[in-house]
Amino acid sequence: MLPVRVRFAPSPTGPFHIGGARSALFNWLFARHYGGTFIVRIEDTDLERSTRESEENILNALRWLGLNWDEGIEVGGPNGPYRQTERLELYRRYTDALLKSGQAYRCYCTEEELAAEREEQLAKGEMVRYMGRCRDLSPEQCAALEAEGRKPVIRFRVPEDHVIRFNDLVRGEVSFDCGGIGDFIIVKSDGIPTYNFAVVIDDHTMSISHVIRAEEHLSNTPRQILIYEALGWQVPEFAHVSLILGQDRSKMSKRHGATAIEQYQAKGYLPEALVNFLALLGWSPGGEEEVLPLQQMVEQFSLERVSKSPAVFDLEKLNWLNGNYIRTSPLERITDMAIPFLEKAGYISLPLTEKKYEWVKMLVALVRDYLNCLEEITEHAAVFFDDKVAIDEGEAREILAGEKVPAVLKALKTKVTTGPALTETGAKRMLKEVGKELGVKGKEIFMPVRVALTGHTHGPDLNRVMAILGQDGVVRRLEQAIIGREK
RNA sequence: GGCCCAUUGGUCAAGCGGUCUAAGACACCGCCCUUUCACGGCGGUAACAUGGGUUCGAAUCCCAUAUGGGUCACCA
Repeated sequence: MLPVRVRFAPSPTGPFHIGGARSALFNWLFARHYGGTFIVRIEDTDLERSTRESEENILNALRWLGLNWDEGIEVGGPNGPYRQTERLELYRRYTDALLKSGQAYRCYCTEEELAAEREEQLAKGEMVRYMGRCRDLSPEQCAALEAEGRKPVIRFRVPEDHVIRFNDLVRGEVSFDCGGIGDFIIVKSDGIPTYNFAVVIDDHTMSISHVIRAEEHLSNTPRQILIYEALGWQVPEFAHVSLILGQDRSKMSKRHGATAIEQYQAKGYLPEALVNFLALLGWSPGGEEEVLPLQQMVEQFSLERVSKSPAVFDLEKLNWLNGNYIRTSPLERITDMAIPFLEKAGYISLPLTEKKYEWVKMLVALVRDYLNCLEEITEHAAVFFDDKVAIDEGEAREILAGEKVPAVLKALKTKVTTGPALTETGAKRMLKEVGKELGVKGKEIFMPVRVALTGHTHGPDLNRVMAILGQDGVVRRLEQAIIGREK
């Protein structure tokens, strides 16, 4: 078997999409599984829409996800440059060769003429394709057209009566009839090659062994194979991965919600959770365990286990996975990730003192069970940053209106005021003593205290809540509740 | 519309002719844990698109139909 060389070749025309990330991931997993090479190349032949900014975004997202590449843009390698607009000279060579051999020709049709042809075909229900008007122009005709000021495009002469077959590594045997493919453009009138042409030259000159990409490229494959054949090159293996769909089962796009990787990053999703989720979308591990560290995915990955049918993006499952990683990752890491969100909410200001950091860590440890993503920490932490407690409507107010409540709160306030700095065990002890002294049992003491301190009837462990609030915080909130009662 | 691809529970999916009275995960429901909630544990509801073949036997193979998707650019 040839050495495995795969590539991810995004066009830098917008934010880095979920679908692109999955393609990159599958290529990466494939390369790592077989000890091959993972290459990143930039396909920026669309001069209008390509920007360096989105190229940067994509590369950053790739790095954030942990998908490092061995060769390509920024890291270099023997087959560079890795940006298509920097390889124009190379494409020109092959264009000339095809022109010389008659496998390509110049076409002078205007966009208007092409559009008219297209509409006619569409109206007749035929396959839309170029009918070959300029196929057999003589040099004299070309010169005349050019004298008119028409700038030609270069089209590939598609052989008639030819069927392209290939064995797709995920879809199996696929075939296309060339009769349905018109002579397609390989070089635009501005001299820039089109995707279908450049991709073949790049993949070949970079010795790509397997082209793993999204299914939307399936119908481009016969065109590309035609070019490989015309140039006498060996055709690589293809693997077309099915698309990611939105809830309505159409190709996932912005209207389905967050589709850019950086949006998930900004909401506080962990890269490994996203990677794990993306891997599960269209691929299934052999065993029953679905929460998999990267290394295990590398070991288990194979194209044979990649699904042929499209997958609906399920945010609930991503949330579950991410929550899972939030709960099981080292506390310090989660704390560090949570800090920017707390800062942005105005709850803390940086830099943190050692003591304050430890305090934030306690807080994070307390609320992380509740989180789908780090962004949500602000809503769960809010109650610790404002001594003016807003009491929930309904049940919470009823609880606070209980007959024994003032006595309980006052007794606790006294205990906390006179006691040492609050700790989890200290709080627990005080609560117990208050209960004993007043002859009040369980719920009647815990619930009013919880409501007085947090405003809610539900929430994390009360002892730890008290420890985090600290002596002052607890006292202020108890006072406030007592005053509220007396009014 | 032409061409291409797909079709197992609400979602992701295992299954590659008998071991399928069809796994697992998310979601949902119930129970347990917890003087709350969440986490966690245990259990439950829920699926082979339809119709024809092939075969002793089909979720698995073939053909239609239906449904969904992709693609038909001087975009990639």
